[in-house]
Amino acid sequence: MTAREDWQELLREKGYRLTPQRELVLSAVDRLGHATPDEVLSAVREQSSAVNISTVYRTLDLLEELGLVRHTHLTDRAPTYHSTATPQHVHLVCRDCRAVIDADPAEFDTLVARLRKQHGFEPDIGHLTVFGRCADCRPES
Amino acid sequence: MTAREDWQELLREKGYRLTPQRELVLSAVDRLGHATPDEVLSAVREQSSAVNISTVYRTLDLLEELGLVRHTHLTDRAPTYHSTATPQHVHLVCRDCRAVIDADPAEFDTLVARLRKQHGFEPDIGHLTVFGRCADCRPES
DNA sequence: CTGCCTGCAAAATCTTTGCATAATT
DNA sequence: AATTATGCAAAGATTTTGCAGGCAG
Repeated sequence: MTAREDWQELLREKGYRLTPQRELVLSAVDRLGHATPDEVLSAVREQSSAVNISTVYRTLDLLEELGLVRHTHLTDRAPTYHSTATPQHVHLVCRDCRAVIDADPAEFDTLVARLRKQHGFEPDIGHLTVFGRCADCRPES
Repeated sequence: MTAREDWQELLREKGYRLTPQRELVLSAVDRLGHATPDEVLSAVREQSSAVNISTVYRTLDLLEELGLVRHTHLTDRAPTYHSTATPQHVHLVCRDCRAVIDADPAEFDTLVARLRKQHGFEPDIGHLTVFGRCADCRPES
């Protein structure tokens, strides 16, 4: 998917305009990896202090609609956004230490096939977050 | 786990008190299947109109701590609580029609084994929600 | 009785919206 | 010049907290 390269063109095709805010938000998400709207705002403000939080929200929505970013829920509160330029990955979140491990979607292939067959359900693995306990926090077995 | 049968005893063991509000909230969650705090409040109020929303929040937290209910995120906003008395199941949520399909955790055994081996991660399948597209909403294949 | 619980109201978060102004095309 | 996008402030929605009185144990 090359949407990333010509995203500016994609914007215009849909009748949207290219603004500094939109560039800043997208690059902040790229840079941060995983970030809440609030964290994106902070990052953006390091480069341009006058950007408003509501613009960040509106822009994240827009970028998501265009398929340039995605969001998942790594904590109970606050969605976290990440770029679709980085390879798709599943988030494994440790309930204790809050660590986030990125897993290869290929590890979920068997599951995907099964859910498809069993329920006719087409899972969106890119959006998936699995909660649990990481190696460090597991009760020593 | 028979925690469910003697949950009242469990409460006391931990030094908590048995109140009508707590009974009402627990039975509402049992009855509703999946419900947001707000929906739980409505259900509870059908039986006792004076219960307050903050009590519902506090009670759901407590019941979750005791392992009598659990919550997941079926939508972007609002957690939904469900009883642990019903058999564990994974939620498959359709992004289009919002339908919720309950899947058997056994379907995830292979995945669990793999995550354990690959990442030392112990997934909490009971908390899992998989987003995607249900049979009805999939582009006709 | 003692101290946990609850209801109430206010505060705290997080997100969305209306509107006038600024900026893109 | 025509419109979309932004900043600002206020409104919404959801959840949490402080407190005084009520109730379980």
